[in-house]
Amino acid sequence: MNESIWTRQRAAAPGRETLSLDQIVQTAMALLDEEGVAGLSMRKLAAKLGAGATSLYWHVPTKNDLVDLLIDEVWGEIDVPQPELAGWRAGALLFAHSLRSAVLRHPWLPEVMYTRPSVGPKAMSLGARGLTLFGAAGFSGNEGDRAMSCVMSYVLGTVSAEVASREMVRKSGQSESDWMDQLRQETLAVADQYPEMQKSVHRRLEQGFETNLNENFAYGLDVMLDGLQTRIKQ
Amino acid sequence: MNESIWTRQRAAAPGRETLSLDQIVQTAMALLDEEGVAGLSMRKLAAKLGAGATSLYWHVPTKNDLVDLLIDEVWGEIDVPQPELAGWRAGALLFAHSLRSAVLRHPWLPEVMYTRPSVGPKAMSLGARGLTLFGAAGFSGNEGDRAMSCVMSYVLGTVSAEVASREMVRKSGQSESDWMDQLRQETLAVADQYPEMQKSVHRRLEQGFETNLNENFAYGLDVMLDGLQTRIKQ
DNA sequence: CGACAAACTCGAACGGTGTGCGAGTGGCTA
DNA sequence: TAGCCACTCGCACACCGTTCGAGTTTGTCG
Repeated sequence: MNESIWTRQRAAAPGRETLSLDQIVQTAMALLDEEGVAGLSMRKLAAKLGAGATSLYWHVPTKNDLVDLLIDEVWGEIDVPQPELAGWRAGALLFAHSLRSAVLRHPWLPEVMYTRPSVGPKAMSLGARGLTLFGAAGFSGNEGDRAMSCVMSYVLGTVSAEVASREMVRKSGQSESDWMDQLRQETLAVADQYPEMQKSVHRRLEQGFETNLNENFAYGLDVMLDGLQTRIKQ
Repeated sequence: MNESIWTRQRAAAPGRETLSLDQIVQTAMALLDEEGVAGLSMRKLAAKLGAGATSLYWHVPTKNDLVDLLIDEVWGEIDVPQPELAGWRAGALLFAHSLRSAVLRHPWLPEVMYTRPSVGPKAMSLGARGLTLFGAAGFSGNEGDRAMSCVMSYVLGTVSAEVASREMVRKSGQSESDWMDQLRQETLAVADQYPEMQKSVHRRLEQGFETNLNENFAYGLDVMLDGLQTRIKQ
């Protein structure tokens, strides 16, 4: 197996001032957070660093590898409380909310997450801390893997959809309420033969954008944790 | 509001044989299923249709709109049983499995799904049928929306990750077991300070690729449905 | 029949993309 | 002073989505 992005190390920089991988990752993160996936190009990134585009390729083999680094960076932002500090359920709740807010901070994640494997060191650390938490709750071995992975899948699934709808209104350049008015009309135009959907859209609009997203997330999370609770063997 | 992809209709074709939207959608779907998102370009698609690249633009305003059409097509493939035929739980199970296998048939979905809003007619129909199912189970109004959406989020989250790992091995060109051997080594190289993760990876490898994915999916789905069951008001 | 509009097709071109190549440059060590 | 290594970067290639405007076929109306 060749050196991978995770293990490779370039020799220490000499006296001269040069680009560094850290610097590249940090700037790319900023660019991505501001402009989204479409806004990250090697040329733009290099320009923001005051460098030539192809200079980046000395530090990073490929744009995809750079993205892998950025994804791993996000995994590093996520809290998993130690089980002694909160109960397992409070811990899982905290973990889930931390995961959600990390994704909301980096809304480009869902777009790339499912394209690349997550085997970086920070993903590993996250996994280990998660397994410890669920392990302490009584999920051991396979059960621990499954318990953690179903919570993560739920959170990532929900928040990916959440990000999509948030990005929708952001890109429209309208206010939330203007955009929701427009959505209502568009939906009704398509869904006029589905009264169920009309009512559903109407309900969501009545509740308010933010409230609906929050409660939606909390509801499913609670459901999942309830389901897990009954599976704990004392 | 302008005519959208969903509502626009071009006048009927004259006697001459021409490209049709149906034909385009169908061919694009095949291309996407075979080669993934990266393999779908307007030029390639046109070539496969024996047409000039820019001819497509008479039928479709933009590549993004074409993708919207394709996504909606997938939503149309999903079964939601009528509640009278199975109980709600069997119905939800069937719905979830149907959703999973549709995504597995179209593994490019997760990559694009979260980029575009899903407001096409087939998405609407799916939503309506889902709400009927969960409605019959006793989830009405807001509860129905939430119940359905948390099941969908779980399924899409899980299966998106599943697709990512399946694509990984497919692209590596190795057999599943060869690839898993390699994964083990890579993981261990990164995770040597996380014994929890080492054991977890080891467990997953022991179980076999397919089995692990299936059981993982089933486990979380069962957890979620258990949690929902306790919320049904009689 | 001829004229005209509508329904399509499509080649050329624009401004972008990721990246390979090979020449160049600065600093350290011997 | 010579030479090597770390690093930068302009050029070029093969793609991409999309615009433009000119071209061709068809049906319709006078």
